[in-house]
Amino acid sequence: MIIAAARELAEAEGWEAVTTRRLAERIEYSQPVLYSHFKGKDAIMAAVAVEGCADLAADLRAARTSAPDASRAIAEVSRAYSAFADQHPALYDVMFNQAVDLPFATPGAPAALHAAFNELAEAVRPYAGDDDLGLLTETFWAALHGLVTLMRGGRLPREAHDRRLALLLARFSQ
Amino acid sequence: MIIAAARELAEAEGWEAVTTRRLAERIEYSQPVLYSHFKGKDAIMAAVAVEGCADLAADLRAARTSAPDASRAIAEVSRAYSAFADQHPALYDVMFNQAVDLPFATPGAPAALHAAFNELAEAVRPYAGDDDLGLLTETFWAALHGLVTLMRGGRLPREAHDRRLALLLARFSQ
DNA sequence: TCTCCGAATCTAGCAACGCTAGGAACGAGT
DNA sequence: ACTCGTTCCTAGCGTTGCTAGATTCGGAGA
Repeated sequence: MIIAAARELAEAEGWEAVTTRRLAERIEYSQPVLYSHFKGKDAIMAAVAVEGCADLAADLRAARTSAPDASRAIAEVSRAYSAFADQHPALYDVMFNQAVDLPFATPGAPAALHAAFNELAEAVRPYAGDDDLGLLTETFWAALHGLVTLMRGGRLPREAHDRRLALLLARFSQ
Repeated sequence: MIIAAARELAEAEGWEAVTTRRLAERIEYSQPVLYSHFKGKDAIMAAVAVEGCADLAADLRAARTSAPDASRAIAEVSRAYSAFADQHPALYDVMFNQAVDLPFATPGAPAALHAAFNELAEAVRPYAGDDDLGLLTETFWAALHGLVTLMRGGRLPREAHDRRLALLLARFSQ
């Protein structure tokens, strides 16, 4: 319930609006109750991030499995990734931008995170050739991540996003 | 002087340690003096970011002009970019990660920013082919940015960075 | 039925944050 | 000598994440 409230508040007004006081008010408890369920604000954000990973994984899977061929699959997965970041900026932020202490590139990482990564990997697989699939997927993921974060931070013009994505896909799924 | 102090403090202890009080103490003035020179903390951070852009541009230029051919140039520029992010994490953060209100993808952007982008563009140019150089450079930049930010956030294992970079270069400078 | 204990919750407060209002000190110009 | 504008500081506002101590309340044992 705390997680759901935090997520709603963050998606509606951004993480800077998610204060422990507002969150407590939202769940109709007092502030210290939050600290009896979570170690601190960071832990709450981490929990929201894990939820977000599951959602992202589901989106990516839907995009991949409904594509008719490998070329469309990687394109649709990329589009779905961008769309997720675009439609849930606060969620994306806490998942991949902000510093929350979640184990990531280790076996201890949350299952939802592995699931999302695996969807990317499956989309990339047909184009891996002799390259290491894991590393190539990481690289492709990083490129997607760079595109969406720079765009959201105002560092890249929004209107050319599709064309940049096309260039990336051309280089990665030639 | 304020800018230099802010940069030192940020590079030494990260931006969360840069408070207006500590900054005032560092420059041996009182807090309100900061606000007579800058509109607020964000403006100070933006000024530091502009300084950082100039430094980055210089690093990239040195890397590019000292390379013997196009292939080595783009590789060295990428390496220099990674190294800059690695050696000046706080600086990199305020330049490309945190939300400071600097004009970016517009004519009004600081000259240093254009300079840094142009260095990337010159390195990418030999591989642009029929593609739009600006868009391709943006895409390549985004990929670099994604790699370094995900790595610094602990989302990608550090030790494989060189191999990921090699994969990226293989795809962008085939 | 009465008493006690532990869990859950609240009120109140701490230190630190960004930022600002109001006044004191000081040099330049008349 | 007097005024004025600049420069600076003290003090304080509202907010933040987080915590200590008191309080309430339900179930178990005598």
